[in-house]
Amino acid sequence: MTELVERSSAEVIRAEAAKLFFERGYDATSLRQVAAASGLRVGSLYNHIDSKEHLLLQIMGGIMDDLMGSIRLAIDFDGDAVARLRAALAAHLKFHAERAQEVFIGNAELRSLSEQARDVVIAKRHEYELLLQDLIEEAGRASLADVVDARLHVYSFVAQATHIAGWFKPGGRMSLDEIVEIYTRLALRELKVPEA
Amino acid sequence: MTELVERSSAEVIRAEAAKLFFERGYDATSLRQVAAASGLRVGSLYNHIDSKEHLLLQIMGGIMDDLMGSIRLAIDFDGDAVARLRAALAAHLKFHAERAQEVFIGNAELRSLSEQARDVVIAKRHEYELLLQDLIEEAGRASLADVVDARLHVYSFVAQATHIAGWFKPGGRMSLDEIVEIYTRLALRELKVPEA
DNA sequence: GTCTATATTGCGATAGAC
DNA sequence: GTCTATCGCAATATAGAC
Repeated sequence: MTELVERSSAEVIRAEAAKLFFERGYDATSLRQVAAASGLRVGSLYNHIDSKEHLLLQIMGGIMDDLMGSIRLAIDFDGDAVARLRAALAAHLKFHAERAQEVFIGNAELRSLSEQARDVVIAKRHEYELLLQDLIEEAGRASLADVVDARLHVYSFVAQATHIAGWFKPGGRMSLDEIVEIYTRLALRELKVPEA
Repeated sequence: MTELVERSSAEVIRAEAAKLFFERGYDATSLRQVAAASGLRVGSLYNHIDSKEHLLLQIMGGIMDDLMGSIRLAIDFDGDAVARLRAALAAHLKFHAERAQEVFIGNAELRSLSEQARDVVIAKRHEYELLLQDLIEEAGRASLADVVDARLHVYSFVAQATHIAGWFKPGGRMSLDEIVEIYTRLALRELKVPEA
């Protein structure tokens, strides 16, 4: 059964803007193009957004909130440190691939935000990285992982997922599940966690 | 002894433009700003560049050529596959950190190029990735490495170096050499190469 | 090579009618 | 909420004097 869900204008605008920002970049995208893609004229946009920059901030803040929620959910079970880390990595990688466009914007367009708006996004990002770092350190303390430097391990995991967001497209050489499986293995190898 | 080397206007313009493109993005940087940073007025720029886009292409093409040259040089010695891979990784990581700004531009501003200019850069990038891939496969054939998927290993190495280019600044928590050493170790762990 | 001046275009944002 | 019209500004690129 197909449900027809009415999306609010604000939702449509955010989705179309994200698509355009991904394809052409924030600065290279005009609000006239966003309006056209949303079935509106440029003047009407301002009934739904405060400014072009605020629109970008909503997109970037939203994706970080969703990412954080997705990982928190994934690790919310009883299990040892490695089991939870493995679950976090899988969710982390899957999220970055599935929502590649918004993730890419979140990384490429940080410079396009004013300093205060950028600080909001960076704070969310830092919170997320600490969550991963805790899992790594926990695995290290339990002697389940050989931690070289927790912070750099986090960076490595973030780097891999971010990179995937730049090239992943459904229907490629590998399925999403295969990619997630392989990258999770590589990540755990970096920690010298014995393969299952 | 300090040598005063006269740089050509074209060189100054490229260097200043790279700095500005890194800080603010290509689209957000005006040629007036590039001119001012180069000690010129905007009209005079056109005695040295064809167009703003061509200036970007020169920067992006140049960094790829330099990267390729640097890695070719690093692996040009007699040694087994792992020794050469290790040398390639160290050069790869060091280059990305030392020339972080241009590397960052090379990744963030691909979208800002026209399709034909983009193809030029992508071809160079592909050639570079094949070079790394060959080293990995060679190590695998020699049973010196446990290769999961050569292409994804390359992506993983590229991802790590690219990510470093986004945050590395001299004078941070770790020296460049320490960072290179750790990341090289992590990379070789992904291939299950025994640590030296 | 440098400069000033300008042509042309498109931008974000707003005003005000409906 | 939608629209049309427009303001004020800044962009790339060019022309032509020196």
